[in-house]
Amino acid sequence: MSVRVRFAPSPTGALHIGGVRTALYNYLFARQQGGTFILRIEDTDQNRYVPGAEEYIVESLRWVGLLPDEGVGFGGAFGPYRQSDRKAIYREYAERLVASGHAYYAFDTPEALEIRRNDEPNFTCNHATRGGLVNSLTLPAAEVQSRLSAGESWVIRLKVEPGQEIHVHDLIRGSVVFQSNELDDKVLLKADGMPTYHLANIVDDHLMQITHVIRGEEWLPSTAHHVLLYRGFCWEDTMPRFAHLPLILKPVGNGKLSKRDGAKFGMPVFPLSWKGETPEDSFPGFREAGFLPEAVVNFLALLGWHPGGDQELFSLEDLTAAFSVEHISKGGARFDFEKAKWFNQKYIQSADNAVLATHIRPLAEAKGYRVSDDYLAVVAGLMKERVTFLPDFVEVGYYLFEPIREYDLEMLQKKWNPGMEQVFESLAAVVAPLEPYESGVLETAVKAFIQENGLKPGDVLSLLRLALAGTMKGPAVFDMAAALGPEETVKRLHQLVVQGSKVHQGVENA
RNA sequence: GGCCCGUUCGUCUAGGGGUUAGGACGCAUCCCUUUCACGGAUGAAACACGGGUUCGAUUCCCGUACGGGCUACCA
Repeated sequence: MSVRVRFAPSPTGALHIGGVRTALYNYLFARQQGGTFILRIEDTDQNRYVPGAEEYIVESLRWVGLLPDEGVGFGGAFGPYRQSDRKAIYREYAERLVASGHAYYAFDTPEALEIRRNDEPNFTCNHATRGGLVNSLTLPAAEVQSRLSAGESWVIRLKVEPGQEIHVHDLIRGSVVFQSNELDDKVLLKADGMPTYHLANIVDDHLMQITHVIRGEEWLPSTAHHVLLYRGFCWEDTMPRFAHLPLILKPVGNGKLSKRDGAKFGMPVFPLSWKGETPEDSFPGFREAGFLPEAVVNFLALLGWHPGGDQELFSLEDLTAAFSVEHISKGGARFDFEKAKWFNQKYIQSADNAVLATHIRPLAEAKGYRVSDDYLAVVAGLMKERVTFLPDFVEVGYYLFEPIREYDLEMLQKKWNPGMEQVFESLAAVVAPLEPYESGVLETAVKAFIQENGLKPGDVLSLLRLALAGTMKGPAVFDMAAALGPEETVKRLHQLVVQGSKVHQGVENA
C-alpha cells in the first residue's frame, strides 16, 4: 500500500514554525516513500476560526516549497479536505458508534460539568462517573428520544471500557502503554454538531487512507483514545502508524516555543509575517526578516532530526534522500536563532548573484533605488559574504546605492592631513579616465600613483575606502570603485576632500 | 495532583557495553587579508544522579532528580 501522510493544521492564526517543521517531516517522508502529501484543514472549532489563516498556511507551505499533492486548493480524490465541509460525515460516524455501543449521548451542560470539576478536584467524565450523569446510558430509551427530538442540547461521548491496556506503537518512542481506567469519555461530537479533533481526525485519516500520522508530541496522550476509536469502528487493521515529534522549546527558559517568544527574544517564530487585529497579535516572519526559504528548511530539518555523519547543509532533495523517522530525536529541541542565522548566511553566500538580485530587487525598490538587475547582481557579489539577512544588502551596503550618510570621523581624523587635499584631487584625475573601468585596472593605477608620489599605501587606501563607503568595513576598495563607476568615484573623492578639510580644521580649533 | 514522554559540550546533535566520546552553531586565540567579512588552523566545553546487570557501563535495567506534554463541547 502506498504511503499517504497529511499535514493537518487548524486555521486559528499564523502557522507556528513548529507546524512548518511538522509539515516538512511529513513532506520528506512522503517524497522519500513515493507517497502522497496531503493538506487537510482542521477548522472544527468555530470559535477559534481566524479569517485568512488558511491562506496563510498555504502561502507558508508555498514559500518553503512544501507543496501538497492533495488538499484544500490542490485537488485530490478524497475531498473535501476542509473539515467544516465534511460536517455531515462526522455525525453519521458518531451515531454509528452510538449504535454499536461504543459511544453515547450525553446531556450534561458544560456549566454543570464545570461545577462538578470545581467541587471535585479530579472530576472527569469516565467509566466511574458516567453512571451518575445525564446520558443515554442512565436515561430510559424513551426519554433519550424525547430529549433528542425536543431539540435539547447534547453531545456524543466515547464510551471508554475500563480494565483494558492500550498499546500504542510509536515509530519514534517504541511501545507506549495506557490503562483505559485512566482515560476519560472524550466528547466526539459537540453540541454545535461539529466533531472534536479526535473524531474528525480518525474518520478522516481512515477515509483518506492515511498510512502514517506524523504529528507533535502533544498528541501522544490522546493517541490511546484514537486507538479506541479505530477499534470501535473496526478499522484497527488499517490503523495508521504513529510518530510523535519532539517539541520545539524556547531559546531560553522553560516551556515550548510560543507566539510571544518572537517579540520577547527579538526573532521571528513564524514563516511569514502575520497582521492580526492588534499590534500584539501581529508577528514578524522569517521571510520578511530576510531569510532564504532553503535556509529555514535546512535549519528546521535539523531541529529534532539528524541522519548521522558530519553534513550540516542539506537541500530539500538531500533531505528527502537522507530522511528517516528512526533518526528523529526523542527529546525536545531548543530553538537556536544563532544557528538559523548561520544557515541563512551560508545559503546567501552560496547563492547565485543573479538569484540574489531578484531577492534584493524589491528591497531596493522600497528604498527608492532605481538600478539594473546587472548592478544588483554586482552588489550581491560584493556583499554576500558580509551579510546575514537579505535586507542587509541595501542597509549595510547602502553606500552602493546612495551617497555616504556619515563618515567614520575617528578614522578620517587619524589618516587625514592637509597634504591629502592635493593627493586626492590628483588621484581623482588619475582615476577618471581609466579604461576599462575595472577593479584590476584601478588597482594598478592607484598603486602606481601611490608609489610615484612616495605615499603610504595604508593611508591612501584607508582614505579611499572612507571616500567610497564612509566606513572601514566593506568590500575590496577597487571592487567598490569599479561598481560605482568613474563619475561617482570622482564625486566621492571630492566629497572626501571636503570632509577631510572640515575634520582637520576641527582638530586645529580644538 | 494524575497520566504519558524525555535527559551526551551553553545550543543542535553523532555514537554506542571496552572510543583520546565525533561534528556543527556560538565563544576564544592564531593564520590569510594594507578594511570588514569569507576561508583555514587551534582551543575551552558534555554522557543529570544513585543503585543494579557485567570482567567492564555514558551505552542495558530499576529508582531519584530535573525538564516537557496532556489532563476543554481547543486543536
